[in-house]
Amino acid sequence: MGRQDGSTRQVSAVSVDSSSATILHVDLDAFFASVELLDRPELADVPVVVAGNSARSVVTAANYPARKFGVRSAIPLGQALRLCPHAVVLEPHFEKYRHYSQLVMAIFDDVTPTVERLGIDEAFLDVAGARGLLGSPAEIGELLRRRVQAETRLTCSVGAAATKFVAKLASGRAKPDGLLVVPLDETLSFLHPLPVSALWGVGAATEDALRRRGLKTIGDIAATPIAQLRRAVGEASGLKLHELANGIDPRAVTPGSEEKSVGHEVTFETDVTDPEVLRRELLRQANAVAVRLRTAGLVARTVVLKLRYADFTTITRSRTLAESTDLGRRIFEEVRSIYDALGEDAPGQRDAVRLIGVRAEQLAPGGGQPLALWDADEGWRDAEDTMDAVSARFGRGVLKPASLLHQGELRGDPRTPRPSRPER
DNA sequence: TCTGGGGTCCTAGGACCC
DNA sequence: TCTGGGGTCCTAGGACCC
Repeated sequence: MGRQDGSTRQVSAVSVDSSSATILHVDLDAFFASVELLDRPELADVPVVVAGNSARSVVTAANYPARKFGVRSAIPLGQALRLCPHAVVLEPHFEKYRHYSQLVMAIFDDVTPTVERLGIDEAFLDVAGARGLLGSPAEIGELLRRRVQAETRLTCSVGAAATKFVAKLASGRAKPDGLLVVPLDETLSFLHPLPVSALWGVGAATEDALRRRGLKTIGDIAATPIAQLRRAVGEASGLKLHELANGIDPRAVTPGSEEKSVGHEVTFETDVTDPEVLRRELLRQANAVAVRLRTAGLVARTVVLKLRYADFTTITRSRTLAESTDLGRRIFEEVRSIYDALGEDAPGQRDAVRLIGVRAEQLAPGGGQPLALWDADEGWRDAEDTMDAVSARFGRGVLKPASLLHQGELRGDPRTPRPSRPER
């Protein structure tokens, strides 16, 4: 989602020589809010905020009329409503967003095989190889924008440049509903006046550290010796910042990449002190993580417990297993034992938990073949622990590979075919 | 009406090995 | 026998991004 306001001008760039700008960054405009507005066109010119309805919700997305009031993603909903009391608040529908994301990504895939997704609503495209067939990068960018609009009624913005980083900045500058080309020989004049916060990897903390040393613009960074930057922000970031500020960004557009971790976490509406409630939530999350591992055909070797207390201090405790697992029962055992052992090094903080989460790391392909269980009441479901499930249901159980269940291939009663039960 | 949920990457210290 | 240095794994925390 774009974080810029709506005041930037649209740029007609097809007249510019874009032959050197073969990397496109495409970013849907105010994505979640725009999808919601497809069903509520009467709200198009009204401030709209997408947020959950919990007291602790934050803004997930805001349309451009709402941004004029200073409403931004990730601010607390209460704060958003103080800034803009008449904003309409809509609840998110992530299934719909995934659907529209797939439609848009399919358009990208249609134009070039070299598409790198960035979350749900952005992608990089390397169009160097598509130039002969489809025209200049700027023409391809306009083609993409036309197709996205025609096929989804959503608008997007496109940046074209010689590198990923500059292409991403360019799409941000083009928002909303625009296209901006930064030819190779204009890269530095484009970059150098921008604030350091525009650099990838510079958030509030790094911006502070740089500002304290008098570094305010990307041009300032470009002119600072690497050793000095490293002292300010660390070994790796120092080098990275210096390169980006000088227009150097050798990263290629790489389609697909393996997941490194899988996790779930939840912030309670009110802080929880009852250990039983926490254990139940851990069990639920451990199972959810395990189902995702099995669906992806992965096993995990490290499990992480995350806790955030009422005062917002956050701790993580991890354990590396002797043998990788994709079983919820095993993950639960481990996080529960970590949780039970916590008292010793965090005395007095055991009460009032605000957030609890489970994550699985050190993922590798593999895993056994877990089974799906036919349950007379619930239909096909994941048989987490096959032996227990079978013995508990002996005589009634019907087993199939659970991968079929996860892929949605199992339907109905295996003995007396009938429509599957309605989803709850 | 204080601060979501999904992630990635980096740093730093200690253990351990050579 | 008072003490090096490189490499890797593990753990905890934090910054950052969408």
